[in-house]
Amino acid sequence: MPKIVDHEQRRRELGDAVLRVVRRDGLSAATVRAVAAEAHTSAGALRHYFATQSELLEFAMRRVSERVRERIANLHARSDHRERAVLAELLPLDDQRRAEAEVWLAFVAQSQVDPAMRQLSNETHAGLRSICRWALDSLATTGRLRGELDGDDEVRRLHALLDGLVLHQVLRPEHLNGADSLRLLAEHLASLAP
Amino acid sequence: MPKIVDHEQRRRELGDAVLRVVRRDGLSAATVRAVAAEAHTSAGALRHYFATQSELLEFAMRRVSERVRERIANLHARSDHRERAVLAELLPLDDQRRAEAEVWLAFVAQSQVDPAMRQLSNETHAGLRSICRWALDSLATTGRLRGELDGDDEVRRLHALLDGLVLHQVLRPEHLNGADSLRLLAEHLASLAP
Amino acid sequence: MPKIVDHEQRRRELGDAVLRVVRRDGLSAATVRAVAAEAHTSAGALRHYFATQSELLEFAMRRVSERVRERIANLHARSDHRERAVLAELLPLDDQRRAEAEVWLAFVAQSQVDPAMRQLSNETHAGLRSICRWALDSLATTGRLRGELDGDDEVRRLHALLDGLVLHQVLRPEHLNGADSLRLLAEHLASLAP
Amino acid sequence: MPKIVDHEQRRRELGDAVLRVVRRDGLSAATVRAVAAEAHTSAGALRHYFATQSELLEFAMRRVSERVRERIANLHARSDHRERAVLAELLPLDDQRRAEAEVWLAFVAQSQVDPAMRQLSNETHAGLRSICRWALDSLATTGRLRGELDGDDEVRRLHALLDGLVLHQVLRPEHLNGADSLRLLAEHLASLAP
DNA sequence: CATGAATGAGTGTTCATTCAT
DNA sequence: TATGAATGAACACTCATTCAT
Repeated sequence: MPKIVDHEQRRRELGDAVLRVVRRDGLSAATVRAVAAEAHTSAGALRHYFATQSELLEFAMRRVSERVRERIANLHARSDHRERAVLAELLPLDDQRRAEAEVWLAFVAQSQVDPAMRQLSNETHAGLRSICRWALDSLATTGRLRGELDGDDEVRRLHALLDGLVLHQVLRPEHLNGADSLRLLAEHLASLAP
Repeated sequence: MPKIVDHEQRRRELGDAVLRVVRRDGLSAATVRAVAAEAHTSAGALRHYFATQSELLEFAMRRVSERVRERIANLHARSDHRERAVLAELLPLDDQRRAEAEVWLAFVAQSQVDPAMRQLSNETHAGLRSICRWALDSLATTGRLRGELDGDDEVRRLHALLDGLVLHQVLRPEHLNGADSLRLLAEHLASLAP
Repeated sequence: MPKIVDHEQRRRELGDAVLRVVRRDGLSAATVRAVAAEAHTSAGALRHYFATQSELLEFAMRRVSERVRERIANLHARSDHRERAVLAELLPLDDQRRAEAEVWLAFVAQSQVDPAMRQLSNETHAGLRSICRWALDSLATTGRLRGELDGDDEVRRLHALLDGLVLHQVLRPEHLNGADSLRLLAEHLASLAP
Repeated sequence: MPKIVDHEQRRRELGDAVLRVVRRDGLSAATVRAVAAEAHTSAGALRHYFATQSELLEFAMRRVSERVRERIANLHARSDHRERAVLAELLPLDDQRRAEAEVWLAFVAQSQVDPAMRQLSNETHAGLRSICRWALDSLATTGRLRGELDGDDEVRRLHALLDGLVLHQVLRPEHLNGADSLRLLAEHLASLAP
């Protein structure tokens, strides 16, 4: 059924157009017209793929959310216990992830007042937390985590530190770049070792 | 003599109305009409106090920014070297600070695409960073910081952790409450001790 | 295929609606809503054809300007040296030209403070002047102009007289009607003969 | 009764402020606020002198109209049969008269759709016509007008020429200056001589 | 007299959405 | 599937005017 493929493919392209607009001009600038223009199509044509604007934006945010969660899932799968490398994958170290992080900030702010986005935000949040938990479990299992540390709290601390680093990289890249984040992550993990 | 109204007082009231709307419905819902309704006045009346919407929103964000910076400044002043207590003041532990943190998230997201808000966001960011620096300097001076730690990096780490905690308290208060944040902050500082 | 509408035709219709409103209620009454109502459409629909109000008004004035200049050009073409008949064509002798003259007055007044309209006003002015010049040249060539008259000054005088006649016909049609204007023009030309 | 004097004096000052705004930004820019600002007062204060905006604008136009008619009346009075000099006084040869002419154009255009202004416009029109009539009568009486000329038509022609010259001086001062107008007027009168 | 506060209507413009083609 | 036409509501903002002081 090639048509369905095309249909889904077109939806993804339109979702990507949303993300470009959000990154460039903010979430409030992601009007149907602006997105259509960004995708070099018309507002009417967009209607065939997304009935309403909410559906469009939700789809776009879901794309970001899923991309992040896919990356997390892939990391889980191919990970060979190099915890630091895995966690580093969650930092905005290249253009694509930087773009995702910028969009993530816009969507996360919106999710505070938009129930539909709230759930997606929560799912991403939970995904990140679980990867943090996995990393610390993995360190513990291989004897690289001090025994006296509280597991749950260290998960919370690591998760907060990671999101804080992402946030600061997005907000003030000139004050905290990718190398800084990487180094800080490494130092943090090292500080947990026996 | 015209009707007697405390002009600055009225501006503050209107600014507070903005913050209530932003908290409840998001920054994009902070229209002139909505804010006027929230303040039980008319859109036209609002123009006596703020010439444009930008001016209104900037004033409101500046209120948040200044309130945070005042709190930081006051902490500096009356602090008697209890670094943990000082940093704890930056966490959203009560209703007012929780409200500020929620608004802060909305404004910070908007500051990514709105130059006028960018500067305020940066000032708040710098204020937070400076208080983190002071705390670590204070610990170092009094011998409660391990000598081998890199000062700049620990400032960055503490700052990221703090903003991460604030973010998570705002996003998922049911998963990270004030007590959690306080405890995590204490543990973090303890982990820096010799 | 979308609904079939002759885009340029619709623009002309809307431009005509502008002219009716300007004639009836003045240029300042030519609001987007008023023009839309006059054309039995909505303000939003108007935006499909004119992005801004300025564009709409400029188009409408250009229509008047072009209609006058077309008439001038046609006169040039088909004229067989009957100068008086040619110049008479510039007077508001029928309903359409009377309407144009009324609108012309409104636009000319506005052109004093509106640069966009200034240029159109100037073009019409220059067109009228050139036709006056042609008429006098033609008279001179065929020996019906006294030799001692200064060419440039007679162009200026004829042009001022013509616009003055148009103005007075518009302002006080009960004091100066078409027949009066025609007769005055004829007398003026006769006064230039040897 | 000094208060009444002050009151009338203030009204004149406010009327002059209207004229300055009209000249600079057009009649549609002559809002109550703009006029108040131009007169360095408040919109509310204006209310004490003019109940409505229409009253204010009508007063301002009446000032122009009266000033012109006063000038005409004074010319009548002190005239010693130098018809050309009298008529020349009606041309915008200095800054004040140029300003009046510019404002006159704005008001005349508005008078087409505003009955209150219509009457004033008509009065000025009649005043100008009467001075043209007087000039030609005066020429005739002293034998400087060709007998075969039709009196009424020459009045109409002179009046149209004068208003045409004023209009062109206002619209394109770079194409027709005061000296041009004066010369053309002189030539016109000369052309009427026996 | 004077003025700032306030109102409500109206401005141009943008928007999501519906509809006919 | 696609698209331009059209709508009506909402936007920020301006305005003349009224009112309390």
